[in-house]
Amino acid sequence: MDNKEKEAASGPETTNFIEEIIKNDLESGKHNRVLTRFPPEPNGYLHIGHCASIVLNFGTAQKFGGETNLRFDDTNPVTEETEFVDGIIEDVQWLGFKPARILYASDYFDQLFEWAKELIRQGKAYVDFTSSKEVAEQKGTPTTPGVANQYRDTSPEVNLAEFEKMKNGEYPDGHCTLRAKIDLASPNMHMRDPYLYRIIHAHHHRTGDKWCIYPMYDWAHGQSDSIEGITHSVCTLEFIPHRELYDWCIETLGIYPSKQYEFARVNLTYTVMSKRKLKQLVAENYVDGWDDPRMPTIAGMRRRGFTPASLREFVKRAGIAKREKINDVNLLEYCLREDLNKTALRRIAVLRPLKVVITNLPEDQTEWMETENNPEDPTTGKRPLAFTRELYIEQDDYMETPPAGYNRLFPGGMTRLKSAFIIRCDEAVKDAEGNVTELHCTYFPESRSGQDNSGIKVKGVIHWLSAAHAQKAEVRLYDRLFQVEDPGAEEDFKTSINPNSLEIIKDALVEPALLDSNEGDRFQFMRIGYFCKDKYSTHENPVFNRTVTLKDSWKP
RNA sequence: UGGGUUAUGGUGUAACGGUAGCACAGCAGAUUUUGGUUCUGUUUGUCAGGGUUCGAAUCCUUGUAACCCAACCA
Repeated sequence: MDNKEKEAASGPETTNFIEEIIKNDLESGKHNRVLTRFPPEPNGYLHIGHCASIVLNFGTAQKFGGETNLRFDDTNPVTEETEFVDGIIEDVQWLGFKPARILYASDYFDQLFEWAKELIRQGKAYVDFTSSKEVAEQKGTPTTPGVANQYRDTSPEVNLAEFEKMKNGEYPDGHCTLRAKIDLASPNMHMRDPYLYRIIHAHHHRTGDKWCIYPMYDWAHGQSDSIEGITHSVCTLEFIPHRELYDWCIETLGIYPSKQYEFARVNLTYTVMSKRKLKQLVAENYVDGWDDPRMPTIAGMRRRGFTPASLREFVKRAGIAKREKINDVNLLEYCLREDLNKTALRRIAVLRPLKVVITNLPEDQTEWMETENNPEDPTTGKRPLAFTRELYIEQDDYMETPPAGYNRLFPGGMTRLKSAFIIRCDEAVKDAEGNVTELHCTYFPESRSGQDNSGIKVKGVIHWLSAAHAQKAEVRLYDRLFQVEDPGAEEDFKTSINPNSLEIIKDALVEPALLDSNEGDRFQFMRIGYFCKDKYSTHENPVFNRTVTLKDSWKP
């Protein structure tokens, strides 16, 4: 099979510099296996940016026959919670990936503590009682070297004893820290005697009250990778300056040399991705929680109606590289529609109903029609539709004075009702204010869908519902949460929030088949968009979230 | 103004000294009982200057711009 056939079979073959590195490592014999890890901190929910990291780590390992650990970077007990651990595990699985192991950095606290003592014995770490403010000053600036303080030359024996006291809870929070003794003049600020341990008397979600000292990221991450035998440790660009320290810890300890590689995080237009900002949106009630359908969180997108496949495809197409970027949300929506078009069952909903009376159809007559559940997938079969004297159509599908090219109903105009008959609009009934309240139309019995011998040609096709059969439903129309492409770049991102990001339609009408659906079920409402049944649905009041509109190329 | 990283159409991403390609978006058309889908066609690009070379997005050089680093966060 040549390249072209391969592409036709499984989509475009994506490759990136990380895969390139792995491929070379395998070919050169540097590694004979691939083990990656996805290392979230359990202090918030995962978002589409994490999705890129998940797909990169799990997908790439899979591609090379390797595996991936899910490891929680839980070294800061004051911000981390089990609620987030559970949410993250659920999100990873929902995306379609299975961790080889579920691990925690806190699993390694004992080992990390031993290694810290090892460092002290080597004279490469010391307990520092200087205040954080003073330490910051002593570190100097990027252009001026730092200066040592009196604790830098404390003997290993004393340091060992003090470190033990720290661990035993003899000092209050912030009283002292353990610092690596590296290079106060390094141009890399992270090498100027970085903090290794701090005192935090707080309950940890896994280790409880066992510890009152907790390792910093730099002391925990690389060693955790090493302990697990991670071959390729992939993280985002901002960790590039940490790499030197990552390597220093591993080399100094003489342990398995995991290697760190960095890629640019995925950003999306018209949304924010920083955990801090997302948290703020939730805390200040701009949205309905972490899983609000407008949030770029995995939970939010799931509730909105996104499919795991569409998210994976988006990340694949967005690509992996080393430059900062903002991906066009259009690409995400393209991937979504592509998947949903193939899989979502078609249903009829009328969001803003306009009554139509078929004047030449007797009240007691019901014509049964048949319509496809999904024209893209004939195996989904067909379903019946009742055609009766009183119908509802979309208000948008009638215009008193239509512009050129308008294909739908207008006085004297003819249109086909999808899967049913062609009708002609004879009269628009108006109320005292002049609003159109109902349409009187004539149907043409010979134009029955599938066996049309009426000879009438119409361009427009609209959706409709039998008034006697339609059911009430609530429909929530979501739009982008922000009005500018890069709200994160604004002085205050909240000023660019879209005030119309949610419109609730309480009295939409839907076909009866929709009442049997379950939470999370996805549908295409014909000619409108894709919708997903929301968690707030009850049998009496089903709620549907608009996932994304259909593309609409109609221009007057 | 110390160190690090990055510059390819509107957006994102390929091209590894040899025809600047792909996707999304845009535009135009065909098909269509969803103004959807599908299918055609098409506009737009190598950060700038100099150099090496038969040939440079790619190598050298000088600039420019953007981002990251001075948390007891990760």
